[in-house]
Amino acid sequence: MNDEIKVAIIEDDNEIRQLMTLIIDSSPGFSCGQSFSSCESAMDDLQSSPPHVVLMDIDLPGMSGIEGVKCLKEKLLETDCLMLTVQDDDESIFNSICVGATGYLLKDTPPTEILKAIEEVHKGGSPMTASIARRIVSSFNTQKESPLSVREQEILRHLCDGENYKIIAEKLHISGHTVRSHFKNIYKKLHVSTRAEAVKKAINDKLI
Amino acid sequence: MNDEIKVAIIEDDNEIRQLMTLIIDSSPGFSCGQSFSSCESAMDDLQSSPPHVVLMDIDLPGMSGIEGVKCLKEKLLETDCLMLTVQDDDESIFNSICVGATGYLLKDTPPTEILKAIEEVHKGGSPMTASIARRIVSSFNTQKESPLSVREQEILRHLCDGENYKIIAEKLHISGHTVRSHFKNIYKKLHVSTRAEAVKKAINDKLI
DNA sequence: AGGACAATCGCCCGTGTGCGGTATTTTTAA
DNA sequence: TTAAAAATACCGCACACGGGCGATTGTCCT
Repeated sequence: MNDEIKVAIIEDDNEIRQLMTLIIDSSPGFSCGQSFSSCESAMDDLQSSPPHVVLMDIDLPGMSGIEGVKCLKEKLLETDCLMLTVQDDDESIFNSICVGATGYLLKDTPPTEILKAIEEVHKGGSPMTASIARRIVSSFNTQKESPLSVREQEILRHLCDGENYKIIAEKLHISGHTVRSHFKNIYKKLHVSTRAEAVKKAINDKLI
Repeated sequence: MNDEIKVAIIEDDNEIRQLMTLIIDSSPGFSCGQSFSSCESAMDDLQSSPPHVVLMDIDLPGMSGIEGVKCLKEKLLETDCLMLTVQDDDESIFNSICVGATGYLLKDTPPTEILKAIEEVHKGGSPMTASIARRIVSSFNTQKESPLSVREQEILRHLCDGENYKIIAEKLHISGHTVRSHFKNIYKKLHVSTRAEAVKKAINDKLI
């Protein structure tokens, strides 16, 4: 059987693309059968012969690498996309992983590290640089103290479940009037005026 | 000056705790000045003498490691918390990073890897095992096609902003009745019956 | 040619909701 | 200890909302 990891590369810089192709092909366990200078030119080929891993640049002529990943993942669920780019802004990073990229490397990564990353992504990991990992992890950290009291947060949780005054009142063993009062205070504190806005704010600010 | 990384460990298993303390202390560049068998017993000490990195178990007597991280980060913003645990369920992982953990290792990680992780977390990274990295990255991936039509998604976005029928109708140049029809269809497709639930579902399922 | 679905518009009905107040008790903080 | 905030409770009003049911015009797929 063939254990080689089939890699494809999409990169508009001829030098880099050819160099990476060479490095991959000359490394045991890897083969780079497909290389393209744009997403548009890659789509058909990749779909008819899916690689295991796609190395994707972001700044490309025509369709961006991020759009490219999005298109690709709609067709090839099994193929892992590993971004390899100079862009290290939050927007590029988060957009990439949101559309389905499973790893994110910067172009200053040494070739041996890139090969290791290809292997890792193929084994089910998500290789990325240390600072990018930190930024992703930090995006989960929501250690902001809520402006709401404990009771109000409790009410808010029920509010988010779409329960009406009566139901909430019954569940919390208080009167509907009280629930309404809490709602008013919550609205004031969150600077909103409807349930929908309150839910949105609650979820986005991770108050629940 | 002293470049040593000051490490603290909170771990209820005496053997593991002593072993890790020994390993850390005997490694150049590291020192383990503080070790505790519970979060409660650690808090005062850690606050009066903050370490650079805390190795935190999750399954502890009394306060869990996750609660421990939460408490700790409220006081010590600068201290990095690195989870070291047997728990590899999604809930433990995501709760940990949500309360402020910056790394997540499993207990079968070899000691040399743990030391490397301590170093990495101290340098601003977020070390974790490959499969955990993948799970975190995957949680961003929202490549599910919406059951809603384009128009309905547009309506939904306005719905999430808490706009009422009239406002939405005006903005989209359609009648309020039409907006209501769309609402009904959206509710049916999302299996909800109120705006609040619709907003919640929309955000959680990243339909907007 | 026919079915499925999207987008548009319409009506009735009951009630949940938001907004304006006021007020008491308990808990927390200064 | 005293003031502030939180939690509790109540009233009335206008209308926005959700449920039910129906209709017309397109498009798309088969």
